Amino acid sequence: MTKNLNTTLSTLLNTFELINNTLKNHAEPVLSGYTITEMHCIECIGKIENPNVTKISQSLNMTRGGISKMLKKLIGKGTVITYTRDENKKEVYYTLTDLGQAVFHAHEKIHQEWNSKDMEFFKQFEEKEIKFALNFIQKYSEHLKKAIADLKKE
Amino acid sequence: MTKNLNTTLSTLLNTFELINNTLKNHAEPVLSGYTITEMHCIECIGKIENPNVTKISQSLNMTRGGISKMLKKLIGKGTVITYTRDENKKEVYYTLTDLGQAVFHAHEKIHQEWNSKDMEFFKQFEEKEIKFALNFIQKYSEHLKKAIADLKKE
DNA sequence: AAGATTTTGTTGACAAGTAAACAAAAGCGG
DNA sequence: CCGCTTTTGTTTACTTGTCAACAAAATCTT
Repeated sequence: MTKNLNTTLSTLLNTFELINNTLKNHAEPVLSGYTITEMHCIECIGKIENPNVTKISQSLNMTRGGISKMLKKLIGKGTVITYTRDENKKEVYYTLTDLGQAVFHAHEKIHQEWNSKDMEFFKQFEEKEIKFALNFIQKYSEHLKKAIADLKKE
Repeated sequence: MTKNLNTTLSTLLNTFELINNTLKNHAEPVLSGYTITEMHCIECIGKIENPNVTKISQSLNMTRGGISKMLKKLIGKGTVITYTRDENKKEVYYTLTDLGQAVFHAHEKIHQEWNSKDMEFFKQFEEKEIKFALNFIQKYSEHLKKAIADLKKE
């Protein structure tokens, strides 16, 4: 029983990995021209307040160097532009251009489509069941995060 | 409610991504010298019958080219060796050396440690609940795989 | 058996991201 | 205010893995 549980969880993990890889390599079909990471970056800039390289890198779990390079490309594509604030002459902030906004919303739309596909799937369960699953997954997620944090300490 | 569900699932997905990245970059702490992908490859060779580049690449969702290069490295490290069979002069098969076997078992051990950590976590739930979660996650995993397959077709 | 097609493994050019070193600016303690 | 430390962003060298082209072997068709 417990063995089955681990197998199942590992199946799910593999599925997620497959999804990540698929999205990473095939890019968003609707929004060709942007990689999945660039999309995440655009999403980040659209949602975070005064986003800079450091904040974005933390949010996407990437290095500052990696973000720095990506943003350079996005500037080249005309998706984002930089701005500064008088309070700080060192930090560089980013904001979406009109094109960036368009990409952002197109991405949101894709998200919603995925969500509605998921909703279709969830219909087979009762409200109470979904509530339980929600709680279970949330807790398991926290458990994993703790385990990973412990791993990093070692 | 449904909104919460999607948020929760996306949290889980992010956690898995975090785990993958963490493992990929920090490698297995116990088995330094091998990346997580190399470990998967070793695991694969230890479990599959007559493993060759093609089979391994399918199992790890990677390209043949990538596997080919990785195996070259593993040969260099003395972890695996090749063999052929009279039936087929084209295919090249791989097997673990004694060192490879040692790495394989060390990895298995790490797996078990993770599992026992998980078991500790699962104790808070009842048998019936776990059974339901098992079924839910399994079904959701299948649902996602289908969605990804559809995406690839487009 | 011979020719055409597919499968298999390898390679080179490329893309994405890391780690580490660095300069400039900001923050802090006396 | 001045020196020391930290933060921030960039760049360089490197690693990992993809894609696409290729040769050799295997398989299929007739």
